[in-house]
Amino acid sequence: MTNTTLKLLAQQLQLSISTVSRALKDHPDISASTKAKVNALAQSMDYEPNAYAIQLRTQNSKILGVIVPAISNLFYDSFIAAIEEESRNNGYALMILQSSHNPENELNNLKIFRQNRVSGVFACLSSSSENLEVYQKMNDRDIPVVFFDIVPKDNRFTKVRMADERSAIMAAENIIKRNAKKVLAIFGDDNLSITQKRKAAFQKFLQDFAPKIHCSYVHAANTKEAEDLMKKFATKTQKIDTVFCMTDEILIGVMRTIQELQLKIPSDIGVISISNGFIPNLYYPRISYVETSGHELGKLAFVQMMANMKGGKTLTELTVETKFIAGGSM
Amino acid sequence: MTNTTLKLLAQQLQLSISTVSRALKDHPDISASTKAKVNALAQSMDYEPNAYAIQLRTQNSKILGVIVPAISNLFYDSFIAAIEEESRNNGYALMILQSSHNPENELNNLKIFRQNRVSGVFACLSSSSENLEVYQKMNDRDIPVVFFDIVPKDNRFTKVRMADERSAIMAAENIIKRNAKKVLAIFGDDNLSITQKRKAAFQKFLQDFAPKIHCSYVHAANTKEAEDLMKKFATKTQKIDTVFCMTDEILIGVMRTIQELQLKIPSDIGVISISNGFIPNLYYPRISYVETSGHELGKLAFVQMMANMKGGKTLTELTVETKFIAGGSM
DNA sequence: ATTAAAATAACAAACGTTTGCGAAAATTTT
DNA sequence: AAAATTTTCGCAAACGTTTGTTATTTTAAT
Repeated sequence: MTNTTLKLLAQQLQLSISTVSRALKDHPDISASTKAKVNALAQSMDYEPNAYAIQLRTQNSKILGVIVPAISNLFYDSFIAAIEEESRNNGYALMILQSSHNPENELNNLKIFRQNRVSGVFACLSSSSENLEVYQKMNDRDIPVVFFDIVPKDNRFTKVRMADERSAIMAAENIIKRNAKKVLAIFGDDNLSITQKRKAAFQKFLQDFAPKIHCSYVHAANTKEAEDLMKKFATKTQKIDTVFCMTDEILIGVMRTIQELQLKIPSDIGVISISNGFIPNLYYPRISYVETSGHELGKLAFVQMMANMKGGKTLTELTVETKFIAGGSM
Repeated sequence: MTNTTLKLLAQQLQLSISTVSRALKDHPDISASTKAKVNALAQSMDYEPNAYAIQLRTQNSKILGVIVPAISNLFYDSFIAAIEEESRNNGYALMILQSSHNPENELNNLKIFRQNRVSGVFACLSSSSENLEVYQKMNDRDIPVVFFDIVPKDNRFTKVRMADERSAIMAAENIIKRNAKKVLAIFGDDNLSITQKRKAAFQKFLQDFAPKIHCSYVHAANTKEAEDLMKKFATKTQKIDTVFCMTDEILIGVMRTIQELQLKIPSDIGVISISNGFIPNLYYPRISYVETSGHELGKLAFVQMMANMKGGKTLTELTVETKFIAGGSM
C-alpha cells in the first residue's frame, strides 16, 4: 500500500496540487468549501505530509540532535526526558545518539546529524580534550550547538552545566553544620574538569571555614573502588564520622559498605552526596544530597537552543543552581 | 554558509551531477581518475549527502522509530541502548519518542513516525487495552512493527517479550528452595497483562509444588505503596519470612522498609525480585533476582525487525529466557 | 582505415512538497 | 453594462538526490 500524497488527493478532487497544499494549511486564498472537501479526503485517506519532502523544500528539518555518553544513565536520562518534552511542545523531534565515551563514535554521530540536516545539536563531550573544529563547522553552517554537562573550555560555544563549585560548597557547608570531625571525601575521575572544579571548591571552603576538620581526599573511578575505599577508612582505628560522595556511583559503593558493616546512619556515620536524587532515595534513612537536576539542565539547554536559533549568537556559559535536599543522613 | 551539494561539486569540477553522484558511490561507469578528483573535492568541501533528498528519491529512510513509556527507566534504557547499538552497526538511526504512559501521546508519536517515513517501529504499549488499528495501518504500509515488553494480545503482530511466566516460576522455585513458610508476594499494576501472567504462573507453581507455604498476594502501583505494604506485613504478629518483588519499584519500597525496621537479610527475611540487575546490586547483601535483560530483549527485537524488513512477515511471539542471579538475600 | 565494442559521462525525469506569480471566475463598484 | 476589484485557483520552478537512457569518446577487432 502506497502512501497518500498531495498529488493523489489532487487527482481525486480534480484540484491542483498547490490548491490542496494550501487548503491543508488553511491558506486564505482557498475557499472554505474546498478546504472542507480537501480536509475530509485527507482525513479519510489518512494523509501525513512527507517530512522529507518538506525539509527538502523548506530547508528546515525540525529535528534536533542529541549526543550523550550513554543513554543508560540516570542523569542523562532525565536530561533527555526534559528536552524531549520541550521539543515535542515546540514541534521538534529528537535524534538521540550515544557516543559511549568514544570520540570516534561522537564524530560519526555528528556526521549522521549533518546528513539529516538537524537544526541544532545538544552535545555532551565524550572526552574533555576534544577536537572542536567539527562543532565549529556546525556553528558556521548556522546549526547551533549547545554543550551540556561536560563542556569545552573554549568559549566560542554556548554551554550549560550544573553549578559544580556551588554544589560542592553546599555539601561542605552541611558537613560543617553537622559538626563533623573526621571526613572522608570521595571524588570521581580526577581527569575530568568537573571533578577538579568540585574538589577545589570543596577543599577551599572547608579549609577557610572549618580548618579543624580533618578530611581525607580520595578518588574512586567506579563503584567497586568506592566500596573498598569506604571499607578501608571505616575500619581504621581513627574512624571517620562523615563521608561525602561526589557521584551516584560512589554513593552506591559507600552504601554497600555501610550496610555490610552495619553502620548506623546518621549516628555512626553521616552521608552526603551530589546526585539527581534517585539513588539517595533508595535507602533508609534517605540520603541527604545536593541536587543536580538533569531535568532542569535540559530545560535550560532547550531555552538556549531556541535563543540561538531565533536571535543571533548567545555565547554564554550558563549554570543551573543546585539545592540541598535534606534526607535523614546528616 | 551553505551546504555542499552535488550540484556545487559538479560545477567546480565541470562535470555533471550524475557523474559526481556515481563517482562518490564508486560506480563502475566512472573512471578511476575522475573518482579521485571528485572524492578529493568532496572531502575538502566536506560534503555530506542530504538524507532527505535521498529518502525522497529512494523512499527508504534508514530511520527506525521507538516508542517507550519513559526514557528514564532502567529497563527501557538498556533496551534502547541495545537497539541503538545494533542500529548503528546496520546503518540505521533511531528516533526515540516517549509516550509517558499516555495513549494520546503514543498516537501523536506514531504520526510523527509516519511523517518521517520511518522504516520500522519498535513499540511498547502505553496501555494494554489499546486501539491497534493504527499499528495495523503501519503494517499495511509495509512498515514493520515490533512490539516489545508490553505487547498486545492480538497476534497479527510481531512481539518480543521476556519469558514472564518462566521468570515468575523461577522466583517461586527459589522461594521453595529457601524453605520459606510465610511469603509476601507483591505484584505490580493488576491491569497489565504482564502482571497477570506472572502472578498466575507464580501462584500455580507454588500451589502445585509447595501447597503448605502460606503466601499473601498483594499489588503495589508504586514504590510508596510497596513500602507501606511491606511495613504492614512485616510488623504483623505472624511475621513473613520471605518477600517477592515483581518490579524494581516494588523492591525499592520493600528495601526501604527493611532498612527502617533493621531486618537482617537473609536471616530475618529473604528477598527475591525480578529485575534487570541494577537495583538489586545497590544493597548489601546483594539481592537475588531473576534477570530480565532489556539488552537481550533489544537485540532480539532488532533481529525480528530486520527479518520483517527483509523477508515476508514473521508473525511470532518470541520470548527471551531469564536466569536466576544469586545474591545473598535468600 | 573502418567498424564494432567497450568505456565514460551527460541528459532528464522523478520523489513530495512549498510558494511566487499569473489567470480565470465571481463579486463589487461606477 | 462595463470596469475595477476581489476571490479563488492553477502553473511552474525549486529543494538534492538517484538512475534509466542516450550520447560521446576511447579502445579493440576486423
